[in-house]
Amino acid sequence: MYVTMPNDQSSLSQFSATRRKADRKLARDLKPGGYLFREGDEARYIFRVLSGVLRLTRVMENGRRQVIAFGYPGDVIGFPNGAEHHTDCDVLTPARVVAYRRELLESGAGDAELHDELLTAALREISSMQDHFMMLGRKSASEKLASFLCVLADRVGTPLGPYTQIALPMSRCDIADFLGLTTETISRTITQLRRSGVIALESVHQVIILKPDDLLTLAGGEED
Amino acid sequence: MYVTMPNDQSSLSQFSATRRKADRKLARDLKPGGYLFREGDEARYIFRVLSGVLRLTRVMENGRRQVIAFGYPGDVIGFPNGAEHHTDCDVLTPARVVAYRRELLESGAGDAELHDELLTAALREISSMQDHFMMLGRKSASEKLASFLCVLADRVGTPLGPYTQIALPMSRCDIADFLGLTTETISRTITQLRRSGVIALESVHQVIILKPDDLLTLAGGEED
DNA sequence: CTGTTATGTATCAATTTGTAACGGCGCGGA
DNA sequence: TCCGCGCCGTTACAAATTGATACATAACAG
Repeated sequence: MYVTMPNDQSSLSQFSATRRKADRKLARDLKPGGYLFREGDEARYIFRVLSGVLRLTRVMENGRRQVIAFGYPGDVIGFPNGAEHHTDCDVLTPARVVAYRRELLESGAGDAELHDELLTAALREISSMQDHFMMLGRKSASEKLASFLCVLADRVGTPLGPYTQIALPMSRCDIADFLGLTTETISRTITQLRRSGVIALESVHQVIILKPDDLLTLAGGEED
Repeated sequence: MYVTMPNDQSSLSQFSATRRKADRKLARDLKPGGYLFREGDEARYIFRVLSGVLRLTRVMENGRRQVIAFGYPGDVIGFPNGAEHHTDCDVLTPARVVAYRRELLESGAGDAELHDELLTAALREISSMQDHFMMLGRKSASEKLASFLCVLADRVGTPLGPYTQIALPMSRCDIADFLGLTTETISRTITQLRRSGVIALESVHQVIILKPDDLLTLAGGEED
């Protein structure tokens, strides 16, 4: 059974209260194992995650897969480039999203506030993707995993302290494909972190941070 | 001496003719070795490259560097997220850019057409960064380099045929930091491509494609 | 309960990196 | 002008990291 992320609403503060209220009626519920869109689907909507976790992936013809991002509450997913989606968006946990017509981003379509929120989300997306470049290109396996855990904690709004718990709704393979590693390396590295007492596993999908400072150190510095 | 990219105007077609004419008066000339902005600078403008090549980098506190992107004619650089730039933008070749106030993207500020062009550029940027994720996370050194050459050729509008020449205005180190490799690996891989007769070097910064089909094969498939 | 999938572990192989050395080229100063 | 210096690029070899393979174990669904 999937574990629900704590503090699912933490990142929604960037959206106005009236927006959140209006969205509630338009919200769409998604089941784990389902999907929001697939590569090649017509990109008619942009989605905002209200709760739950989604996964955005791209697959090469030879089968190699790259997880582009995980969609957490507050994230906006499905920015269009051309007529079709170029990624798959799958549902990892029970989730709820709001769908906005792409015209709301492209022309405003009468709702200036929402237009602005979607635009800001797109710019934030660019910035966070730049962070991820550093992760993929210039960090070792252990740095990647440590960074990943830190980013996840930050993303769900959980302060990094001793005994902080972090849910991992995604599989080891998802983590590997997100970090540009193999599942074996993920396993190995998690074991290293466990043996060195930096983390413990409550369950396979629930990590306990034992030494937050060590984890941050292992994560390697951010941009200077 | 830097080599000028062929077909510098190739990608400008996505911007309207009237725009290009208006921009000419606002254009700013840049010298190699100079820069457009640095991390921490206030992000007041968004830039569009008219000619020349720029380099967008992010540096970690431990000195590790990631080249986020190379800015070629038609590219838009400096999308803001928050008040400050989070990257350095340096000038690789004599270049010309136009600066737009960030309000033009954020509110339109009266110019709907430009607003739309900048927004489209942002969405295109997200998509191309997703491509690059695949490159960084799931391709081998030789695949990365082959892909890089193909993308460069495509970017400047040069069709990939026998004896096609591609200018490399950036250093080996820049290429390495872009692809998540080391300069030595870049050198070694270029040598491999040369020895196998796929490419030749007109000069250090000028590649000749001898076997375009082999290069495309080596580049590995795109997303399926 | 049982077949199936996911995860962990160990071993070995492959790729990539690190280190060092060398040559070439441009630049500035003597 | 010539020389020396430093940066860039290349190469060879050793070392480290990561990947591949195989298998055991655990979790899960029917």
